[in-house]
Amino acid sequence: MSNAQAVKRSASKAEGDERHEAIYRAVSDAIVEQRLKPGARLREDALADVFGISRTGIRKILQRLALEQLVTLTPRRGASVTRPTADEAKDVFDARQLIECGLMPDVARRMGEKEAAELRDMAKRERQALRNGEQSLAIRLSADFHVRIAQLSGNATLAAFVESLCSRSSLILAVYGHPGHLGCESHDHDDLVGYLEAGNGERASAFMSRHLKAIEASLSMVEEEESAPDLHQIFGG
Amino acid sequence: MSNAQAVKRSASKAEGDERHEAIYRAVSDAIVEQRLKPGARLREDALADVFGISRTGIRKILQRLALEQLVTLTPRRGASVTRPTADEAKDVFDARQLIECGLMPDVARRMGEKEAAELRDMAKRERQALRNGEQSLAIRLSADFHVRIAQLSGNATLAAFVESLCSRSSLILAVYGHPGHLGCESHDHDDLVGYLEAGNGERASAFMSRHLKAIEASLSMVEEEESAPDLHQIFGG
DNA sequence: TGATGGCTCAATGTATACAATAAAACAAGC
DNA sequence: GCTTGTTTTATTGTATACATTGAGCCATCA
Repeated sequence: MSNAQAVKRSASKAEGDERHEAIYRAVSDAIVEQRLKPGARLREDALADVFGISRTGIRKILQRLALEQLVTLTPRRGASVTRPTADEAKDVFDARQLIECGLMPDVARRMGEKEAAELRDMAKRERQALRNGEQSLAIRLSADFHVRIAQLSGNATLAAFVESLCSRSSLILAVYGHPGHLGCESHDHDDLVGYLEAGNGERASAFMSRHLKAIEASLSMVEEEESAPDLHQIFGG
Repeated sequence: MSNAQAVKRSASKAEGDERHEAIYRAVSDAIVEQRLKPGARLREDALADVFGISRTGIRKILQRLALEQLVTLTPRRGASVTRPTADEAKDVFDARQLIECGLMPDVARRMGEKEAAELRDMAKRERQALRNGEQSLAIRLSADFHVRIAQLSGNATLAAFVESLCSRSSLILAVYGHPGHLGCESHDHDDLVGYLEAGNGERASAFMSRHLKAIEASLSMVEEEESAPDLHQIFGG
């Protein structure tokens, strides 16, 4: 069942680089799909065991994930899946507003039939996943949809930013989202493709803005305070 | 003269983390200030010698720089300072247009006397550096100015993006810029602070747009083809 | 019974040793 | 004399061993 086995097997012939890349994506996907929940500890030994490489390679991967803010590296304490704060959540969604909406005119200009069909297919698979209760898959397809659109802008740098922001958004949804309630059968993504295919960048931008605002508004932004130590912080500070 | 010595000395008492951070900044600064030119090879042994730590730490730092696109990591060939392509240059400046201009309204709203004074001081030091012929210092101060403004927006995520983009811009200027001709005594930065302090986000945004366009327009976008192998590529492709 | 002190253990930080590979130097042949 | 094949060397890739440190546990004492 675990795809770690698949990675391990295919690694025997693959070059080291692809192996590392595969492991990186396995961990990254597990985080984005919320199979690894925020706060989960990622021990180097354990990961090294699971994937069949030494801690050296694992550390490299953890550092990369840390730079993308998907895992938090606490000195001498190791790695854990990042638990985004409310402030970070706001930053991420504000950044998505600015970048993704700003990209819409470019995307609309470069959108062709083939691209529109690909996007519609992604949106369709996302809806199917939601209907089938495959939440992990739906989360990942939703993120992929946004990333793919950003890539169609032709700006690889901004697309990479969007990819990072979408990954972090999944984490945010895991912490602050209502379980089961995400996007929920909405046809937002289909509508968006329509505006883009019509070459209407302005309208697509406005729609994307509403779309992102709707997602953000569906979150319940209550920072769960830590279990006990508030007294220490109050008097210590 | 070399600040590597300073890093090495101060490291004896500092904790490992700060040491690594200092080394990272030393290398990063050297790249941004164009003391390490695009294409320069960065051998692990050599860096390990210079900074007095083992290759393990150096590799960590190089990987971080690679994710920021400041160095390029070629498998089995090692690290070298990234030589941006013309396409990448366009992406970077387009991204700066979108993000930095989009940030202006927020910055204008949050700008106070203290912040304005700080920015004016940075702009002043930049002009002085230019007048004194201290090109390296001027480049770095100019990048710092843009980064500081982005930080004033209050969005740490977008500020980090801008920081990365500004570093890459320095690299782009090193490759495609006319030597000696950068910003050149212009008072753009001072003017920008004026608009921001007046709370005029719209005007600041338009001005930033022109400012960035001017920088980009000053570049000569000629991709120097590689020394010999064009024949092979022509017939091989 | 609860808290504090020391002790043990587990997990990370760092360096180094070894293996693999690509570049370079050199030699041989056309 | 230039090209091509081989050997050598230099440099990176990987794993592992050792040092360091934070956390959990237990015993002791109030």
